[in-house]
Amino acid sequence: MQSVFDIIAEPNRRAILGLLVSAEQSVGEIERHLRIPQPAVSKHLRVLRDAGLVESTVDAQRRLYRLKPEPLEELEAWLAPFRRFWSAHIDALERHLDRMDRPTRTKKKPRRRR
Amino acid sequence: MQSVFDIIAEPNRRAILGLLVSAEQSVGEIERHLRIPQPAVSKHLRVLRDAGLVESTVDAQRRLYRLKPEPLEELEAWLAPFRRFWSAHIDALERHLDRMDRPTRTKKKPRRRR
DNA sequence: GCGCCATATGCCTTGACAGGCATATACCAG
DNA sequence: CTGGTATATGCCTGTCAAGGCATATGGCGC
Repeated sequence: MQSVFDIIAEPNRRAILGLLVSAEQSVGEIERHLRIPQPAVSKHLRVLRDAGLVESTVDAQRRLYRLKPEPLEELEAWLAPFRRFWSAHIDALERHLDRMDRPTRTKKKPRRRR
Repeated sequence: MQSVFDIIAEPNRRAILGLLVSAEQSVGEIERHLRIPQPAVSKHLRVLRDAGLVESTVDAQRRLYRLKPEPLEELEAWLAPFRRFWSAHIDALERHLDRMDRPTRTKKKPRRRR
């Protein structure tokens, strides 16, 4: 359970991240929204925190979790080379591949993002 | 093992897909490039094919596998909502969230529920 | 036909991990 | 302090998938 790919393979964890996109949430709120038993929520949050995908601040007895999506950039980066395949015409993808599956070797210069 | 998230959780499968980005490959070529035992390669390719991520054509005794990245769009779509977070300033992410994530949120007031 | 090459599949073992449940910790109000 | 609330953790169990290995399938050349 190291890579972000393993982390987001779990549907409940994806749901939690999805919830946190709009706003930070307490454990109880997550529990109620997703109808996941509280220990399970805490465990998933533990995994997400260890992976740096969320962080928590203390609010009385509650812990408020918020998104820290930087690790998802690894996913973004991995996905990038594939994006050019469907970016144009998805329906024509197959014949497109048949036709030119490897003459257009465009430069692989990694985009520097800021 | 249905969702594309599970499929790409496996490092060898990601490597295979990465190989196929540049050109179609036979099983043997994949085996040699990635140094994965042949049965393992075939099994991963089976999973990828069932998920619609690759397709194969017959070339004599060989099977040439090529990429069919449409299912990765699901990944792309899931990732989209998070992209806005890091697209601007990752370093300023935290204060950004602090500022506008939740206007209605009570700061330290212990909310009694029910 | 026979052997050879390339790929697929079946069986088995092992390890990881999610879920359930009980319990621990921590904090608050009175 | 007491009781109640919020969250975390530990243990156990079932499941499921990856890896290893042997073997099956199928096309090729002779």
